[in-house]
Amino acid sequence: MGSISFEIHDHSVCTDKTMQEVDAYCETHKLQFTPIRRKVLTIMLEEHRAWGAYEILDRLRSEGQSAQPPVAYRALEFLVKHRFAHKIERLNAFIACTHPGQHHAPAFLICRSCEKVAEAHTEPSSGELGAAAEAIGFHIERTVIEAVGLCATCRDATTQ
Amino acid sequence: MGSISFEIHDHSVCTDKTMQEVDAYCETHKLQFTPIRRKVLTIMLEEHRAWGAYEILDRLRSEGQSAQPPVAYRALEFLVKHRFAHKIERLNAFIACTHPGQHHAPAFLICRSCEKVAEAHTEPSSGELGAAAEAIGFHIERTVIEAVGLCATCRDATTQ
DNA sequence: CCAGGCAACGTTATATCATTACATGGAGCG
DNA sequence: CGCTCCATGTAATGATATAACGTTGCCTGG
Ligand SMILES: [Zn+2]
Ligand SMILES: [Zn+2]
Ligand SMILES: [Zn+2]
Ligand SMILES: [Zn+2]
Repeated sequence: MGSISFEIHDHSVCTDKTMQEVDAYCETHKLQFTPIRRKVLTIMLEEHRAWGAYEILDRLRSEGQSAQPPVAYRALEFLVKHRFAHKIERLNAFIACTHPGQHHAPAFLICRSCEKVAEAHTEPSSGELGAAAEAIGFHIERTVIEAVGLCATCRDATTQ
Repeated sequence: MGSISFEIHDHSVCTDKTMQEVDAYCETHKLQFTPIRRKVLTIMLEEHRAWGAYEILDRLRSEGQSAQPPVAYRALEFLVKHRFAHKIERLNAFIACTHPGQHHAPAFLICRSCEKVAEAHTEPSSGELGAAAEAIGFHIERTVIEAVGLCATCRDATTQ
């Protein structure tokens, strides 16, 4: 559960833990966690929110990295493919995964006010969507589950 | 439930029923169901699939309608706003609603082979997403629930 | 050593999706 | 009529994403 995303917390723990897990996963699976890929993930780990590809690109540039669009998109493709990051379809943007390497079906809670995003997990075959699919023999391969709304903090702020 | 989307059926019934319901809804709610809006919905009703804005635009042009991008996007904005159509975020494309006017939270089953799309309904507050939201006091305003996979017909075709 | 294969990266150009901004026109109304 | 409102026409631009092709660096079989 990603409730931590909306709360004040020691975020360096999130960052360090993720990088360690990704490092270990790449070691185990013989994946090349190259400097560019590492840099992109590091940028995305700065905050629990979704990052546009061109926003990442700007960051790469500002850090001296040569950066045409494919540079960012290729790094993101790698990160998404191996589940170190996810694409938020609603936002056309990308977010670092909070459970890197684990094969999972993520669901997201997106606060439209503070823009923070929490990652939860689902069991695609269960629930209403799974039931609807089963009823008609539809085979689910990938799910997009995203909720937009207000986090507790932002809701409290607006109702006062 | 939208299982009918993947089956052979008398599709003129879908089209006629939808147009009647939209007509009635607009009458009741004093909405202007203008020729362009009607034309766009008619195009989308041709098939149970998602249509790109520029695809609709091309169709409008081929039918003699002047058509710059805002023409299509404005009609789509109207249709989506009043729940006569939905946007499929995964595809950056739009689909005619099968329950026009009813206030509902749609979910979609998208066949990656035949590209047909079925619309099901969910109760956002229920299920895993609703539980995750409730657990952290997140207030859901809108949900994006989409599944990509293979419909029964396409799956049967590939396993033979 | 060195040729060949391969994966990542550099770079240009282009494709695809969406919006801003401003002008025009017609319906309703005092 | 003069006004407002809403829909539409149109040009320009912005935002997101990919195609295509060349280069580099590493590994490996010969
Ligand atoms: Zn954190
Ligand atoms: Zn918030
Ligand atoms: Zn039909
Ligand atoms: Zn199919």
